[in-house]
Parts: sequence; structure tokens; C-alpha cells
Amino acid sequence: MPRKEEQFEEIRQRRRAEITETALQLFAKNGYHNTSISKIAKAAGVSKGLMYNYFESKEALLDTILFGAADDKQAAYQSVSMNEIPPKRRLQMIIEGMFAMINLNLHHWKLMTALSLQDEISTHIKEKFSAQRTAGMQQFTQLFEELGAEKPQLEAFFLGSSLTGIMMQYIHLKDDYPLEEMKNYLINKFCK
Amino acid sequence: MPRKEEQFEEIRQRRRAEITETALQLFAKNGYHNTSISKIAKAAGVSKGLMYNYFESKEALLDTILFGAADDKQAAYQSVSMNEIPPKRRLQMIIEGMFAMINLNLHHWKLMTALSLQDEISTHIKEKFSAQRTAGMQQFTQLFEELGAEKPQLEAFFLGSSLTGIMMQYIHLKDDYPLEEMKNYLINKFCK
DNA sequence: GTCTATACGGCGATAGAC
DNA sequence: GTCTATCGCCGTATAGAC
Repeated sequence: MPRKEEQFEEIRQRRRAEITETALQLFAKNGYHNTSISKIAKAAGVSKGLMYNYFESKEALLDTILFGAADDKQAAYQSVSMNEIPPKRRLQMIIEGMFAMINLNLHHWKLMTALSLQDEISTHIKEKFSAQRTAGMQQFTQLFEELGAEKPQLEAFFLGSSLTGIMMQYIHLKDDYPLEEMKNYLINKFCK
Repeated sequence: MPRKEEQFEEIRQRRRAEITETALQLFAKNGYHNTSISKIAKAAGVSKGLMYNYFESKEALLDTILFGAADDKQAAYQSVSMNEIPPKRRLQMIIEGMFAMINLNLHHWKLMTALSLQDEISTHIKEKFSAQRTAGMQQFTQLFEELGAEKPQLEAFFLGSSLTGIMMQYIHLKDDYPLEEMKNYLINKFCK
């Protein structure tokens, strides 16, 4: 009996993952408000009604995507901040880490960017975005302080802006964008 | 008789402008797909039916906003490109011009950014965005060529990314963002 | 666990009175 | 030129059969 329940649970989790993955792609591609439950259901190959067996609402589905998903960015940030590596090298590692993750998390990032431009989003999503920005900024600022920058916070703002802008351009131009070159350019500019 | 028609026409144009302005603000604030005709009508103080006297559809209203609106950005680009001012000074003028316009066109820019992240938009809007990006990039590239940069296109990409990212951050942080300082920082970085 | 059928509201858009 | 009333459709969400 417990054996069977486990299998069911496994199937259930797999289907849940299928739906969230499909939803993420459609949300990122066409926008949250322009993506109906029906479209997601059709793309995921399930009925519309079944969607509500796995998620109690469309917004709950969005929440699962935004919060449940591994927050790789944050993870990468923290993983190197503790080490006793010299700050310049550490900065380079962070930049390289972010570039490496651009392609892995492009859908997530695109969706979050689009949502962040809308004022009418739920409070806890707003807070999540705000917290992420603050965390990144603090880490950058501290790094530039260690590097002895004159205005560390300004440098941090600039690095953050550059990374944001690069991702935006990459989203628009895709394969026509010299992502690898930009990475090396950035490292040369900031880690010399 | 012609006297009266002129007055009517003037009233009509004013109301049209009121509606487009209201729509722009709501589109920018909450997103195109999340803003209904009813909401715009209510905010503009007119009936829902009257909206269709002035615009044949919601998409036509969006088109009017995106295309009809003075393309200040493009204008500023072109205005200095012809002059015989030395390239370094010209670059500084362009950067200063863009910063000066950030606050004037923030709604436009926010709306365009949000739309540019959606794949499901009409072809001529996509083409407009693409054309604007290309025009900006070409001008930047040419400028960096004149400045004798080693890799002018890469520099152009980087400057474009930085400006994009700065606007994104400014949208998020508003008055907490050191916009003026960033402008000077950028000028120091690129126009030395 | 999955489906079809259905409820109900709001959407974009139109018709017609004033 | 402006409004109210109304249409048909599609959105989210639910109920109930299998």
C-alpha cells in the first residue's frame, strides 16, 4: 500500500513540474497577463480542469514558479562571498557566474523583468524583487569597498546597470549578441 | 460655419490627447494586457463607448501612443550627429541628452520596454523597436570609431547596455537612485 | 488522476437614443 | 459628441462523471 502511494506521488510531482515548466516558458514568452490557463493546459497536454487540481489559481502557479524555482542567482552570489579569495578575483568569479547562468535562467529572468515593470503585482513578489536587488547591491558595494574604490556604491550601481542592460540586449538580439566578448570586456573593465 | 468646425476639431483633438495620455500612464503602470478599455475610460472621465469614437480598437490606441508620440529619443540622436563638434564632446552631448529625457519620457520608455519583452506583439511594433536599437547602435559605433576605439562595436554595445540598465534601475528605485551622479560617472568613463 | 460541462464575470466592440 | 444598453466571446474557476 505505501509502495503504491509513493508511485502516485512521484507521478504527481512530475506532472506538477511539467506544468510549471510549460507555464514558465509561456509566461516568459508572451507575458503573464497574456497567457491564459487554457493555453498552458493545451501546451502541457492536459485538460484545463486538471490545472486546478495542481494549482489553486493562476497566481498560485506564478508564485510556485517564482519562489519554488531554485534561486540560482542568489545561490551563486552567496557561494563565493564567504571565501577568502582576493576581492578582484572574487568579483571576476561573480561576473563569470552570472554570465554562465544567463542562458540557464533566461526564462526566469525575462519573466521577472517583465513583472518588475508592473506596479500591480502582489506585495510578496515585490518584496522578493526588492530583496534580491538589495542583496546584489550590498555585495557589489562591499566588494568595491575592499577594492578601495572612491565611490563604491556608485561603482556597484554601474556594474548592476551594466549587467541588467546586457541581459536585456541579449534577450532582444539573442545569437547576434556577442555575449562572450561582453563578459571579457566587463572583466577587463572592472577587475584590473 | 468654418469657424465652428475649427472649434469642434480643436475640442476633438484635445480629448483625443487626454485619452492617449491617460492610456499611456495606465499602460506603463500596469501593463498593456492588464489595462482594460473600461479602466482607461473611467480614469479619463469618459464613457467606454466614447473610446471607440476616438480609436477603432485597443490596439489602434496603443499604436497611436507608440507611433504618434514625438519620438524625442530619435530626434535627439539625430540633432547632434550632423554637427562638426569633436566626437568626444558629441558623445557627451548625446549622453546628457538621454539623461535629460529619461524623466520626460519615462512612461513611454517603460511601456516600450515591457512590450519589447513580449514575443506576441504586432510586426510593425517589433520593427519599430528593432529599427530604434539599430539606429542607436550605429551612431554609437560610428562615434567610437571616430574616437579610435579598438573595438568600437563592443564599446557601443556596452554603452547601450549601461544606459538601458540605468533606466531600468531608475524605474525601480526612483528617487533613491543617484541619477545625476550616474550621468557624471558615465561621462567620465566614456568621454575622457 | 483526469476529463467534460458549466457558471459567472469582465473583456473588446457595436447599436442606437439624445 | 456623448452616453447607456447590449452583444458575443473568452477569461478564471468549479462540479461532477469516470
